[in-house]
Amino acid sequence: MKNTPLSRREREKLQQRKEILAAALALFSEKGYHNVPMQEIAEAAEFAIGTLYKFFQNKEDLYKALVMEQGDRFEAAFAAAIQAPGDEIEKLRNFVRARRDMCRDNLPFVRLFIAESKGASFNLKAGLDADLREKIDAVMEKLTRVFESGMKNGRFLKIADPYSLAVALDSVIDAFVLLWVESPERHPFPEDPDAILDIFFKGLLPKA
Amino acid sequence: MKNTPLSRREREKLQQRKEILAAALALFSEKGYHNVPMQEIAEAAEFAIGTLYKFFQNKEDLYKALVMEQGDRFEAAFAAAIQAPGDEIEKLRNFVRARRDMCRDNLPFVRLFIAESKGASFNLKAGLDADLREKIDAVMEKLTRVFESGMKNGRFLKIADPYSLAVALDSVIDAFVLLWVESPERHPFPEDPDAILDIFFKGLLPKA
DNA sequence: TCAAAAAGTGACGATACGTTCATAGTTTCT
DNA sequence: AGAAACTATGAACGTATCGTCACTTTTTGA
Repeated sequence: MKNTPLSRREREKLQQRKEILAAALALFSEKGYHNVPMQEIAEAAEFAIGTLYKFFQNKEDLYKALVMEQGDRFEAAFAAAIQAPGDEIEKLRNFVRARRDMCRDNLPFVRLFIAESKGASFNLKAGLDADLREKIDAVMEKLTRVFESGMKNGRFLKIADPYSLAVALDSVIDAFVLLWVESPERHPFPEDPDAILDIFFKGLLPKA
Repeated sequence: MKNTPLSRREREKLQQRKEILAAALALFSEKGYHNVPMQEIAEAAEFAIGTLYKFFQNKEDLYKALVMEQGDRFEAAFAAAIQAPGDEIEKLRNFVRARRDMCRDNLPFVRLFIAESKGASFNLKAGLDADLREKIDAVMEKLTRVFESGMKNGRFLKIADPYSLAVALDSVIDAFVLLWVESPERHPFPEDPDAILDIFFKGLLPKA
């Protein structure tokens, strides 16, 4: 954890690394891991193949670095949203907004992320999966606690256990993101977070 | 649509085809499309490679046949559940139950199906994706109509538009299925459909 | 300025996999 | 029984792509 003892060269290399990852992200998100040869990434990043192997041990390593680093950004953004000051309802709103904003600004990665976090876990070796899961679980954990404390202080009714609610909310947001990714005009992501949250806040059945 | 003018040989071939697809399903669901060579499928099905190519034009064709035929079964089961007699609430319960049952009895395919229907659309050529989407959309359409009619006849409150509710319910069930697939002991799929439906039926917020 | 070190290059070797097809085996029919 | 028709086989071929490494170019620092 040193502050900034970075030589010019070191900064340059970091920048190059970033550019490789950016090129790779664009390609992977468009065609999928298996349909992008290293050659193509090299060309897109304007490097020779050999150079990529100076930065990453192999193709999988490159992919993993890409997913993990973007995953970190997403986890951080979501965690910050949940932990921002406000009551439980506001925290949930912040979370929905954070999801919307991150998705808006990182569409290419969102496609990869969804593909990666959902079922297709055999796409790649086990390592990635486990590490990524950890990040997702960390966010889920925080969400669970929001529901929990909301129930404790009477702001929420105990209609289901907090973890189930967290999973449910997360999956519903995912679904809306997916709709939006597939056709932004037909299914715009709602501006007002309550458009989604009301599904959970308000009951479908008239009270007995 | 002839009845049963099937020669013995024809029945045999159909059976062989089924066995190839079964072997392929087991392998694909475990390792993913790209990590299963035709050779391996052939061995598992106890045929020579060349024989597989008598049944399917190529690997992708085999995979597509597999996914589509299983997809048909799932679509039929879900459609039947939704359209079984009963009020809207019962229809939703039937749908949740159908999902649970199909998943219980077809775990290997469920993994594939989730991977395929969610983001990883670049796993394969466009054709599959579109055809599978159609089936999913058909079910979604039916679900939407359940919410719609429930709102019309006052059984449901209009807390969100019917399509959004259909998408939301579907994604929540998906999420629970995923949890269950990953660790059946830690996250058993709830026996009582209302354990899931209550998230939608009951409101999280105390009525104002 | 120049030599040593670092960085960048891309043709090439190795491997893995999809698909073909000439051949061998089996069934059917006369 | 024997020939014709049909079916199954798997070695071999072509292609694609990963990752290496001997070499060239650039940078560094004395």
